[in-house]
Amino acid sequence: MDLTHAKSEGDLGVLLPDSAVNSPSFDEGSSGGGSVAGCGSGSASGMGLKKGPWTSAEDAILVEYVKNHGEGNWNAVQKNTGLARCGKSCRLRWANHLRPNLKKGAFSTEEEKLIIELHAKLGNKWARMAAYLPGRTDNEIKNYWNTRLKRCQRAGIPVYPSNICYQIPAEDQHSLNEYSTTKKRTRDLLEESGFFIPDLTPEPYLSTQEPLSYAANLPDYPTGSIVSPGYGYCNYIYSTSPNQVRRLSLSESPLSAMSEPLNDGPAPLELTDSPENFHKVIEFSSSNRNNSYGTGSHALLNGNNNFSASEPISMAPTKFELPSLQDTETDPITWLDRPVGGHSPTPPHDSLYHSPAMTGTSASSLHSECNLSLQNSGLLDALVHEAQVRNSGCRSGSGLKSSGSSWDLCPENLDRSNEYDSTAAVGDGLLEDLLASKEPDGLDAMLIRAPSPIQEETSPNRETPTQKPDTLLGLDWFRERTAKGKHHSVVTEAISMFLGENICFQPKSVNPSGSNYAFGNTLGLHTFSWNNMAGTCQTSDFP
DNA sequence: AATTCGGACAACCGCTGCTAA
DNA sequence: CTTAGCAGCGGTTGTCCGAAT
Repeated sequence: MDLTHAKSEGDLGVLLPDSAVNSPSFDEGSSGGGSVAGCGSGSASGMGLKKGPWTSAEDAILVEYVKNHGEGNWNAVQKNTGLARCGKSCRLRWANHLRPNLKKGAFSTEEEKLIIELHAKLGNKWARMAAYLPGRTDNEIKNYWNTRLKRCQRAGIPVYPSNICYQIPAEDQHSLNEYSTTKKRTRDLLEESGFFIPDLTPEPYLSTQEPLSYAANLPDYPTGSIVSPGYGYCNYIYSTSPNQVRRLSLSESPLSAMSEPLNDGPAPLELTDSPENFHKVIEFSSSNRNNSYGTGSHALLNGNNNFSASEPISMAPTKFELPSLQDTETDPITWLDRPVGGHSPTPPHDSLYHSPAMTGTSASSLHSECNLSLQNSGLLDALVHEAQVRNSGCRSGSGLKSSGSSWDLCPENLDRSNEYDSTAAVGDGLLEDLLASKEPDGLDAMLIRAPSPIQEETSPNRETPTQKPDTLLGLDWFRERTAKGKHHSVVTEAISMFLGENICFQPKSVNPSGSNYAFGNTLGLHTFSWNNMAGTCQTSDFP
């Protein structure tokens, strides 16, 4: 139980503050700016507080205190018990090691799967993930994930199997349900906060049949993962973490995001801001198709890409309105509970976050949103969409599983919102039907009716490249060239390089109905299951 | 046997959000 | 409304240990 290092275990002399002060592990407050163990800056109680591993005696003191006073008010621990630990440290120790019902030991296979599932859904929201794993702490999960990440990086494989989300075993579903009822649902929290949480692809998440496309479901988009060697193309390109949404919602103008990079990061698509780099991405993607690993991870950046998931994505796509599928705050279980067509009663604060299927919006406002959205969102949505549209005619039954939600913002299409409500409808076959219809223009008609500004000012001919959503891209690189009067074919050309011709679409059905439209497939990335996910979840499989 | 390397784990640190004064 | 304190979260670092070389 007590995981304190043996070295510390024997060091009971530090139990009492007096002796503890003499311990070399004490923070004298002289280094690191005087803040003790990250505890309250300038706190008087921080003087002479101990750092480092906890001893069993310290644990006993803390346990006794919590037993008598309950959790919380951690700063009072030091005052009341003389324990030379700051409240922060006490809380951490309690939460991670001392509180009852903690499950120790290695993660079970089911837990591992669940973690991956949850990470795919929630990103680096360790605490949230921990809520779904009884007896596990956020720290444990975080450590596990980081270790796994490193392992995958070393092995040159993606951290996600493309279909993990629809392979959650029944017991995990039960677990999810169980926990979702014990906590205030994050969805509710978000909605109360004014976030619109679209009802998107609930089924795929837990269904054993429907794939969940990371393309639109994954929360944080790691810029680096676009080109992270060895991890395949990151096939989800949206940024919808709550923080990001908040940040985005503060943007003054939707267009501002297009004209300048958000935050301090690189310019939008900086990593692929040239045809050469686009091509590299494709090569990278293509090369990774062959190893049966579909996708990269938005978490990969946590590794060696100097990316912090907590940082807002610097790419213009932060303006993506993809609300949703990723819906990072949504309790996965609630997806199952929510009927198709259910909508948040709370109006969104920012139309940018509107779901395409939002109801209760006037046609005019929808149209406005449509234009707005098309103007300002979906840089990569557009890319993806472009690829999907391009390939819709030749590969019925592939692509467009989940990312449609961000595109179909046009009134004409919204008219169908009742049936096409959210991407749940996608999973129900609407898009499949469209694709199966083999109407060359089916997707175009459905998804991109509303002209982008550039479209309007150029040719109305749908057959021209200018009609493509690439006009939404907003890449500096694109802008430069378009501003210089170059034809939009340049843009399309880049898209071709990015998504295009050298990708061989190979629809690969996973579910019996053959409707695996995961975005990975859209990009020609193979689907693979846990069974063929070599070593990504089983340590023993790794070299 | 010694060294190296990677995994696992624990803890620290900085930041953010909430809340009460 | 402002501000300080607190709790919590996520990123990072440090340490230990076992396996491999």
